[in-house]
Amino acid sequence: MPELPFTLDQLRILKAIAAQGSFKKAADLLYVTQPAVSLQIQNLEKQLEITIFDRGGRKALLTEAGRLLLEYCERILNQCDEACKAIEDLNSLKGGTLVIGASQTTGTYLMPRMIGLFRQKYPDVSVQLQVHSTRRTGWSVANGQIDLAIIGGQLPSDLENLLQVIPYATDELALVLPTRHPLSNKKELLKEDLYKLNFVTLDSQSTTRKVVDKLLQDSGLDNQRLKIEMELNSLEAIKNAVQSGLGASFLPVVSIERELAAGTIHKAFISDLEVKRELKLITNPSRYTSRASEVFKKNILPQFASSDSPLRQM
Amino acid sequence: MPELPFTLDQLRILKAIAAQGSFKKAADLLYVTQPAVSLQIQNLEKQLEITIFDRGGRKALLTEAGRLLLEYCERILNQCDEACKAIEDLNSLKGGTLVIGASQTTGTYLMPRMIGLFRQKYPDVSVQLQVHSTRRTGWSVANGQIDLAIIGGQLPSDLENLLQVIPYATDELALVLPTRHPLSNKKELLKEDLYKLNFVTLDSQSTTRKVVDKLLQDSGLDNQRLKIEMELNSLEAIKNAVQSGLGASFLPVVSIERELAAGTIHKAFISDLEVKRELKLITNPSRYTSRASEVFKKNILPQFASSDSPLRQM
DNA sequence: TATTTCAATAATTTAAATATATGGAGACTC
DNA sequence: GAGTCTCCATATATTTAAATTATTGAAATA
Repeated sequence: MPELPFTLDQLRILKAIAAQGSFKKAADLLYVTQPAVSLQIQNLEKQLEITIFDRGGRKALLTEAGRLLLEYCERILNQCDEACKAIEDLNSLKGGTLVIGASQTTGTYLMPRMIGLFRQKYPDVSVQLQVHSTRRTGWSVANGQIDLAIIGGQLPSDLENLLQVIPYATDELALVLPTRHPLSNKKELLKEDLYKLNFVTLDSQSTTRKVVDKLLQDSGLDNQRLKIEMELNSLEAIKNAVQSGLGASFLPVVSIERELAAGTIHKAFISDLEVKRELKLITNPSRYTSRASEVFKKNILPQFASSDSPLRQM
Repeated sequence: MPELPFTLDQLRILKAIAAQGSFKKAADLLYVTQPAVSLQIQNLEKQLEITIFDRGGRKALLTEAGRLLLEYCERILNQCDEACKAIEDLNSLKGGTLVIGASQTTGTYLMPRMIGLFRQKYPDVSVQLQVHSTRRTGWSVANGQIDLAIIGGQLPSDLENLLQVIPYATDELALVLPTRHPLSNKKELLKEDLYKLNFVTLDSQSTTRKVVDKLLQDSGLDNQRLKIEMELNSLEAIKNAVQSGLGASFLPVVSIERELAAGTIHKAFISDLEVKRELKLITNPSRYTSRASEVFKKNILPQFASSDSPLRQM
């Protein structure tokens, strides 16, 4: 790796002299003394083995080599200025990219609204949303590919204590039925009633599916006795299946707001069962936090967080 | 004028770390100690108010701001390298421009050959030939627009002692006649014979014309008695006029070599008159001398100089 | 000729960058 | 899981570089 034969300060001085036509004026412009200017130019000339200025005449004139160097000098200094501007923009959130991770559910129904709000406030920061499994999202946060993420499942334990996990909101997984289903008339169901239903579920790899299975099991139900009509890998597909009368399902309430309002799907109430999961914000405390990420966490997330989330207090 | 928030050394270090993925390896690469690298990056981060590297993981990873800065960093360092190369080329005569001044005569008949020789040796140095009057050429040398020049006339006295004037060669101004002219049969002419001729001359502003007039006058001739058939402003035009039998003229021998060889023009010999002028090299000793100019003066000019020129001894 | 201006030089001070030495945190080994 | 290794941060000391003040010399101005 070659030594650098000049410094930016020298180039700055060169430019100033060329512009002012005088060592002294350049010195005044740069708020240094004249000898400092003289010495720096002498060093520059020594190191490059060229003569840069013609000191003979009334004003300091550039030699051919000097003109050549000045050309590069201006380009280099311009690049430097540009770099500074770009960095400033990044600091003032006028640039940069925020990478957010999310699960299927939050990524589809929650994040778009949050991102919309963020982009409204900081239109110059581009936002990238990566929808992946809980596990993969966790790893991406761990190695810095994702700035922050909201997950609804359980992280592998090794990641759990590597990352900062903040409770963010409670996501109710509602039992939904076709509107014409016999049980949709009953005001309250009991968990025993679940055995009477045909279920349309997410595939067994899905985090949401695992969460639901675990919650049902924990509440004393026998998952083996639950009838699974079909497994689909998309919430939208399940919603359509339920609306078409193909079966029941546990779905995040955030995903069925529109359908409930339109009355095309029925949300049942089970008096002796609550299927809820914690949505959690995960970040990597041992990694650099971008300004955009900070702002998102401090200003945007709390507006969507449940009242008991620590995010509200921050 | 804004302060520069970083130095080239810092950028060099940044680049090295990014490439090596490690502070230590970067330090080794740059032949400095590891703390030096750490401190410089810390300074850089402080001054730009950003975090550049994520030191958490196994290897030092760039943050978003770091990546942004690196982009500019590489561009800036590339420009620096380019600048160095350009300067080196200039130093080793692989670039640059040599500006040569000349009068009509030398510019037309002498310089092309010299420049040809120079370009053969240094094909990467471009040469610019400026043909102007002696006076204008002198001023251009004085203020540095021309590196060196060869003139055949007399400089204004103020320029004379400002510039370095080196006798270069003697240029004979030969009396030329149409081949069918009655006097072209005589072996020798006397200056009295000039009164019998019709002359085709350069215009009276021309340096060569002035020189000839002065020499004739100094030799005792009465210029008023010389018949001037026409005045033209180009040597080539005069040559054609003479060849066409329109009259006689004094022309530099270098300009009629071809015609003499072809026998299309006659050079007369005047036994009691020598019309010769000194060609002089002029340079500006108080100005920067480019390497190209040096080489031209030391290596090219002597090959064309007369044996008694100081250039031969240099 | 005297005066002013500009750049170079010398000597000193100040500041900055580097090196040496050391400590702590995480990763790899056995 | 204790020991070792590696890597980066920090503290102090040293060296190096750059700036300042003061002075000189040269050229331009009056």
